[in-house]
Amino acid sequence: MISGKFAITLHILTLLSKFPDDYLSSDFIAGSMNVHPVLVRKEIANLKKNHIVESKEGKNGGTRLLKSASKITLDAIFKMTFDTVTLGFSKNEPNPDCPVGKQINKNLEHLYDDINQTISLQLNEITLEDFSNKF
Amino acid sequence: MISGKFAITLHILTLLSKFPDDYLSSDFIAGSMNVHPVLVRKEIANLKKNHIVESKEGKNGGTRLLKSASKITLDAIFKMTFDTVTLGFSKNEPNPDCPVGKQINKNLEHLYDDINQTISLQLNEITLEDFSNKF
DNA sequence: TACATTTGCAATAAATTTTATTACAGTATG
DNA sequence: CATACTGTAATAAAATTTATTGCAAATGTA
Repeated sequence: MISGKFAITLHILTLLSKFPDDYLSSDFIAGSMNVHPVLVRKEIANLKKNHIVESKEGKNGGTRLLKSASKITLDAIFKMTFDTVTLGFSKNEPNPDCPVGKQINKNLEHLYDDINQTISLQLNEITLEDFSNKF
Repeated sequence: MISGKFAITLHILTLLSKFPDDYLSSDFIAGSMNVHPVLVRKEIANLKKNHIVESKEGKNGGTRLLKSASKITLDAIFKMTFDTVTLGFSKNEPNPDCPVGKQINKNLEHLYDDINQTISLQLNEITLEDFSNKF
């Protein structure tokens, strides 16, 4: 199921890209998106794990980009949020005695894999800089 | 947010395509997917609205395809389930005083529109028959 | 050094969304 | 006319996402 992780992460990064030299606090970022600062810090933790941003603790602390916005693709962000586009699965174990039930999830998975690959190709052509320039 | 509508609908249609001459009951279909019959009937109601299937009430009733599986594309099914692929929006009204907050949803929407168009093109090439033949 | 500000993180609560269940009226079949 | 279905609405339960609270640790500044 798709949560707001991608959107939140992209919002964070867009803000950071607008102030590449400043450390922005999670409170400031959360204020722009009207979301809880703890949620912002959670996504930032994920960005740090991926070496996209760095943060500084303590007074006047915050977070800033580690990489140039022109070097970060939306596909990379997509992959970092661990979101995978699916159109849903049979979540209850389907009936293994039914030829369709037995294989439905495997076949859906193949279909969604193909879709994800296409999306990745598309998102790979768009950099954070491109996106940020729309603002 | 993406629910299981597409997957459920595709499962229903795959089953129907396997028995094109029979009326399958919602109980039978629900049994294959291990899901509640009422949920199946809800999705079937949607399929009927779109003239993809017809049902017969009463004893020995059920549902069957109205169109050949080779004439139904996965894109049509995708569109019928009203699912749109998104990677999430800022669901709380973002801060209108922030240049990023003010425009983020509009820009995400454009991005997702593009993605959906690509997915549609891809799903348009696959028929229910193609999908069904994998089983 | 003491204080204010900020991150980091875990635990819990609230809200939202999805799915299941219940109930019952209506319809065809044998 | 009894049985086996669909159709639909209302409610409940489950799952997921988002918000909140609480506090430790770090850091700049007076």
